[in-house]
Amino acid sequence: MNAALEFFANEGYDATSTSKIAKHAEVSEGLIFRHFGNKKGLLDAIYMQAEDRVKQLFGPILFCTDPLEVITRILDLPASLEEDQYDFWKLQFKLKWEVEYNNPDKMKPVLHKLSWAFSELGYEFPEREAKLLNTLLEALFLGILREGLLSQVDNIDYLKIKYKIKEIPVKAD
Amino acid sequence: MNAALEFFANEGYDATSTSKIAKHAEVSEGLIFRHFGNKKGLLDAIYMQAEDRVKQLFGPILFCTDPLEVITRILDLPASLEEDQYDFWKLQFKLKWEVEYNNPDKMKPVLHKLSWAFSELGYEFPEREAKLLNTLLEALFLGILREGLLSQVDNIDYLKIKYKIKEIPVKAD
DNA sequence: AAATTGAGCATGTAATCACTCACTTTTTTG
DNA sequence: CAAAAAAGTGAGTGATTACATGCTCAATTT
Repeated sequence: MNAALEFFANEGYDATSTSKIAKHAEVSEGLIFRHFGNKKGLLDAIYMQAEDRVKQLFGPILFCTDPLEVITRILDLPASLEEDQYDFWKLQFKLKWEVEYNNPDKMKPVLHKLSWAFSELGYEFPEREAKLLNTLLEALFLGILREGLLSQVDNIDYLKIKYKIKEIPVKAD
Repeated sequence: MNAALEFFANEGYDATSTSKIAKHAEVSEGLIFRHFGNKKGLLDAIYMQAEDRVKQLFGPILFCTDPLEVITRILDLPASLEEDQYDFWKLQFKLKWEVEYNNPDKMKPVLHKLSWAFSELGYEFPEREAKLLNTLLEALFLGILREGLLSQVDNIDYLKIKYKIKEIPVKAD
């Protein structure tokens, strides 16, 4: 599964042959089919980890009682991704194009929590603000996965200023 | 090229065989290789249209002299996409994962114009605001291409309110 | 009228694909 | 410890792949 993930994420599912995966994992090709039935079964097995990983990432935030901390921690998430997890998330984002693997509901609890946070903070349109930030969050993830963490630090910093998490620096840009 | 675009965008480059393209285009398979050399040549020929299309989309905005109009028109872009162009942009976004086809510089003129607009409007950090909106813009495009126009109208509307383009509605959500 | 071109075709081919199957080895368990 | 179950193997298989070859034919150009 690790070998498959690496190839699926970086070269694409269709461009990766099962023999390549087997060689890289140092097992026989037949073993893949014994365990996962077929090639798609292997992909699905990897995809299934997504739910757990999302919970692992966002879970702690759902218990925050301080609305400003919720937003801070959400904004810190993209940068907190370990590089050894990039492949996994890359694959998830690539798969989003297939209806079968695109599940916006996965973010619903986060959306709800954000909505609550903005409401607590007295925003006029908390739900709208939540959805907007959620949309933006996805773009931040994408940016980091494609172009590295550095490409998004200023966006994240600026967002923290806008949400009054960070002090406005003395000198403007 | 049209047949190829349709398949490349919806089923993926690697999942699309040249024979399939030829059949759908009602030409012989050999013709593809006469014209484009190899399969990748066909992909490149499609990709090359991107520069033109980007210019076509963003070009007029670069000549706007009213900063608020610049922002308005930028925000209206994602929704202005004709559905028959979806495939093309889908493919572009999918290709962005490959370094070879990921060219952030394409948006530079837009970024510069946005920066100017926010500066004119007296924003404290016009460049940061421009980059943030640009990042967000990509997410809006992605959302529409994957989940349809409806999935993003409220984000766009809300952005217009935030940028003081649209009146704040009487009733909050 | 001869020569050249480019669009188009049918057929062929070596390589690769996902997947199968008969088999052996390792682990679990009563 | 033996039987059963699970893990693992690797040489196949037919189908499909990108691409090559040699050809026709109508429209231009010389």
